[in-house]
Amino acid sequence: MLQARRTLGAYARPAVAVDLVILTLVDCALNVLLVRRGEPPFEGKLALPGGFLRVGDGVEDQGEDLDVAAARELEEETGLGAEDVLLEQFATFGRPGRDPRMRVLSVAYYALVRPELAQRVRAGGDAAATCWEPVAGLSEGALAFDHEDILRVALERMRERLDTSALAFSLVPETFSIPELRTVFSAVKGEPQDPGNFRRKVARLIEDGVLEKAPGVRRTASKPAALYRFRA
Amino acid sequence: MLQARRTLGAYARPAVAVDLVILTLVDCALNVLLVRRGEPPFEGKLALPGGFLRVGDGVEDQGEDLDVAAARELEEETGLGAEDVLLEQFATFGRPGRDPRMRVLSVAYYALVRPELAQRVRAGGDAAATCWEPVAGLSEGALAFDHEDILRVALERMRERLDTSALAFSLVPETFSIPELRTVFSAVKGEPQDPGNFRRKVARLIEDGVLEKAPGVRRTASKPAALYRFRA
DNA sequence: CCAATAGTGTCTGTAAGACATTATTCC
DNA sequence: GGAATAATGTCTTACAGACACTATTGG
Repeated sequence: MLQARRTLGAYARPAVAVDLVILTLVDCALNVLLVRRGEPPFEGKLALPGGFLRVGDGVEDQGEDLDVAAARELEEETGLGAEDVLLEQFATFGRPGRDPRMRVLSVAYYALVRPELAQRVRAGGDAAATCWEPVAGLSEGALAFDHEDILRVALERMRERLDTSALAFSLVPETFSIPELRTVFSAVKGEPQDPGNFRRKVARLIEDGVLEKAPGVRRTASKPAALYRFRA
Repeated sequence: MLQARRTLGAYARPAVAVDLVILTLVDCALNVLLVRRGEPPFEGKLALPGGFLRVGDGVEDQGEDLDVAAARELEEETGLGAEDVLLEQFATFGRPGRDPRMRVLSVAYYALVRPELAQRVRAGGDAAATCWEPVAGLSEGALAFDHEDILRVALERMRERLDTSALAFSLVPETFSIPELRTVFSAVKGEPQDPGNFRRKVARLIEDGVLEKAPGVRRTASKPAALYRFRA
């Protein structure tokens, strides 16, 4: 109590960043948006996009919300608005020494981008150093700071939530075929999904009204597939 | 990039607190450890225990890790060490205005305390204003700041993880009966669990080697129950 | 003995996994 | 026609929920 009063302004404060694990599907593989660092520390290494939280100067203006900061960073890096992208906070990283310059906390979000929007990203990004990289192809030590940890935890959380949330529908086009949705599950879980069994699972979602049929078909190299849409 | 350099020291930083949702089982009901505030803001209201993260002054000393801060707060409030308690970060709260004095981010942890340890808490706590309160009995607006949100999110996360993690074993004694474990599930899920079906679920854990039989029995008002122990 | 509850057994519906089969398109 | 794959069907096993029943203790 008393300690709280002393602490109020006296103690040092950490810098707080918001970092994004922006994911999409490219050729049936999970890709993450990375930025090539142009300055120390970790100059030349790849890093997750992110930036510092804007904090106001006083009582009247306390600055921006965490979710707003995440949406702002997303827009700056990709040109995409939060209405098109699933953006969810999943953990906060604060190990001392994770940034050699100073104490930095990173509030981490994952952002799931539909494949058709992902193509536009390069144009929208402010940095020419921005690129999509396959998650599976990242070698140990390729990322700056503790960003490998952040990426790993993001994927763990997504795997936990894949079957119990609407997360997967944010990685397919607005209208999608069942095989397309299956590639999302295969990519996130890291193992192929049986076509027949997966279809049955989705069929239950349709019966329950979670999905509905959409007009048109998806043309591929073989038999076209019917399209569906996520409801509400 | 350039912006990052400018941000490095120039922008205002938020204060960062670590708040704890410390839970235990009292009479088959989930209870949370709360502190009566003795000063504004929210004077007289109940609040989650917590404190500010210790941040070093420079590059050499960057201060304590988030998990260490959580463990330190736990020890200060309860006298319990982190080795006896399941302590997990679950979310970070940072809405502007959540603390009227200044911008404060709260990194939130839940801490699950075995019932037999919970009894010792009053002695260990540094504040006489510390008390266990039944979660279900908390009326709207009883908690300070946004601590009702924090508590709600903690319970949501725990419900998600109850069936897929070892979380429940941290809310029973080291050796426990199946009915005792059942009360944990009932309390967290908020609905009674069928004794027969629950027993079958636990029987599978025993077959799989997750649990093992422990010596002795738990004596109650009726037929005594066999005891089990969590392995590894 | 009686109340209470630990512990067992049964039945049903649902879902997952493995896998075979048919149907429809592109080339 | 043939390759590819969408779409359907079958069989088995596992698990959840509802519920009846038996066993063993304290009072």
